[in-house]
Parts: sequence; C-alpha cells; structure tokens
Amino acid sequence: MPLRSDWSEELCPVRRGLDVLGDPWILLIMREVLHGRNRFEEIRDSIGISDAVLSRRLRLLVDEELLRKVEYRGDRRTHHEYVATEAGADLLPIMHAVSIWAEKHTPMPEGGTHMAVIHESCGAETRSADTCSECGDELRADDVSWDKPWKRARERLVGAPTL
Amino acid sequence: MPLRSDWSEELCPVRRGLDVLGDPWILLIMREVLHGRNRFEEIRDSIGISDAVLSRRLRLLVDEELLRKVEYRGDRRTHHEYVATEAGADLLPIMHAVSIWAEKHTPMPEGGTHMAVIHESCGAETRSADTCSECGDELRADDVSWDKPWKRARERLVGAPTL
DNA sequence: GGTACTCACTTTCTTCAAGCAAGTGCCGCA
DNA sequence: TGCGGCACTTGCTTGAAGAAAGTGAGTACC
Repeated sequence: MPLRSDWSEELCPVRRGLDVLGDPWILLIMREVLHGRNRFEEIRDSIGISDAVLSRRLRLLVDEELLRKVEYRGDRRTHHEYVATEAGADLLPIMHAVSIWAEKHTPMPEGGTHMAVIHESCGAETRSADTCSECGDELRADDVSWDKPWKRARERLVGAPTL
Repeated sequence: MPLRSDWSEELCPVRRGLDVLGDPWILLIMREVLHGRNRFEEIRDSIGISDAVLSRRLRLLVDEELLRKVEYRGDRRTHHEYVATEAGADLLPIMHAVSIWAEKHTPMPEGGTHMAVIHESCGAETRSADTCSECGDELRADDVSWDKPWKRARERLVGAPTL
C-alpha cells in the first residue's frame, strides 16, 4: 500500500490486514458496495468522500482485489460499477465486529438507535460478528441485512458475485 | 478525533467505530497492551512506531478511554504504564476478524505460518472472531492466547483490569 | 555535588495525503 | 453543435507521518 509504510510482507496477519484495512475509508466504501451502491457517484454521495480520495481508494481496492471494476449497461449508456470479490465480501465480520464494539463503547448520538444485523435465513438478529448467534450458521454477506431504524431502512447486503 | 473529519456523532455505528479504529496504529498498540507490553518503550520497540506518533496515539486512546495511564512501581523507580479498559479489551473480536481475513486473503510472506488463536478454557483453536468455535463460549481477552510459530511464542492476552 | 543514564516524551524538518474546488474528457441526447 | 451527466484528474492549502534530535524528570554512581 503506497499510502503509508508497507506492511504487506509482515509475518503477523493482524498487521498484514491493517495494511489494507487501516484506513477509515476502505471499510466504508466496501460497505456501500455490499449494500448495492456500486457506482462512483453513489458511493461518493452516500459516504461523503471527496472525488480525489474515492478515486484513489477505488484504484487501490481493485489492485488489492477486494473490488472488480465492470462495465454495466444502464438505462441509456454504459456505466462502470464496482463489485465485491470474495475477499471483499469476507470483510463482513470485520464490519460487524466494529459495529458491535461501537454500539457498546461509543456514546449514542442524538437521534441514534440500535442497528440490528439480521440473519435472513433464520430471521433472527445476530449479536456475533461471523456466526449467527441464533442458529449458529456462518454469516454470509448475501444472507444478512442491516436494520437501521434512524433511516427507517432495512438494507440487504448483496455479497460477492461470481468471479 | 482530531486527526481527520470527526465521525463521533455519526448515527451509523460502523462509522462511529471507524472514527477511533480507522487508523493503522490504534489496533496494533491495543494488541501490544493486551499482550502485556504496557510501557511506552515496549510498545514503541515492538511495533516500530515513531515516538511522536506513539505519544499522540496514547493520548488519544486515554482520552477515548480505551486505555488508562497508571503509575507502576518498577525495580527501582516509578514508571508509567498503559492498561486496557473494558472498551479496550473488547477490541479483541475485531483483531481476530482482521487476522482471520488477512490469513485468508493476503499472501503469506516468506517464512510466515498460520497464527492460531487458542481459547485457553477449552484448549482448542477457534476460527470465529468472538465465540469459541469449539465450545461456543464467548471469547474474552484474558482467556485467549495467540500462537505465533514464526516467533516460537505463545502469547497470552491479559485483558482488561479492574476499573 | 556533578555527571551520566534511562524513560517518556516534545520539537523540528521534510515529505506526502486529505480535503476542497475547479477543470478535463468522454459519452449520449436534443 | 451545444449541453449535461459521469468519472475522474489537477492544483492548492493544511496538517499528519516519519526520522532525528532535543528536553526534562528521576535515579545511580563517584
């Protein structure tokens, strides 16, 4: 990763992981993509990132093979969109772990409420990052949705496409 | 957090979490502290961070109440040390999730080997971030150790002290 | 009492990314 | 042919990273 000291050769997996993930934007971008917001403008507008930074991050994520850039036939013209690879979809437990931690240990702001992570297969809310705390199944991005009451929205994750 | 745009008031918990954790050093520092390396020099030497950056991060972590700074009577003089709060110890599942992801999706460098996370209560290796995949118990920092064969070391985590 | 040493920082300096605004180039349409 | 939308790229200013050197408090030795 060119943005900082290169940790991609570190023996410790935590450190290798942070080489990619130790940046505030990476997980947010990946989350948007997993939520089906796949186009440059959609991502930019939903997370409030500057054009320049988003462009650089997307290139990095494609290089690191967390995203793939594909052409996509829109209403009237060809667009580009970014879709998650398996490596990208596997970030889901990290997002869950972060959100579980933050709900427990950061002050809930005005107007905030609990965000529930729903395991669609069994319909229950899970409180574990990577396995459903109800049925015990492994959580997969395409089988999970996030209930965000402050948005009155229940967003379905879309997971990794076929490679 | 003064290092970047302030996300501490965000409604989305992932974003609030990244306000603190979206920095490559934070998790590394917390990991060292949980491994019993509590003094400034120990942390600096084990992760290779510059004095200036470590100093700033430690202040931030104390402000955010992930660490507490305490006096400690050493061999012959009083030292300062940093100990994890409960919020700090609860970062463990995030570290696990990052390491599981990295072992699966980043190339293992020369000389690297699998790092096993051992749930000491049952003695088994776990492959889940927050619950033991063998016995199903919740993983706690003081009940987990990390087996790092490239160091020939099995390091016990020490968890959060009494507040 | 003076010097040396350790520890935990702080300061200084250069380089490089963030964030903002403006500009560019390529469709596809009227 | 001009226009607007999209996906960037460029330029500018501010500020953090990283490296090295300096500071100051506490302790030990002579």
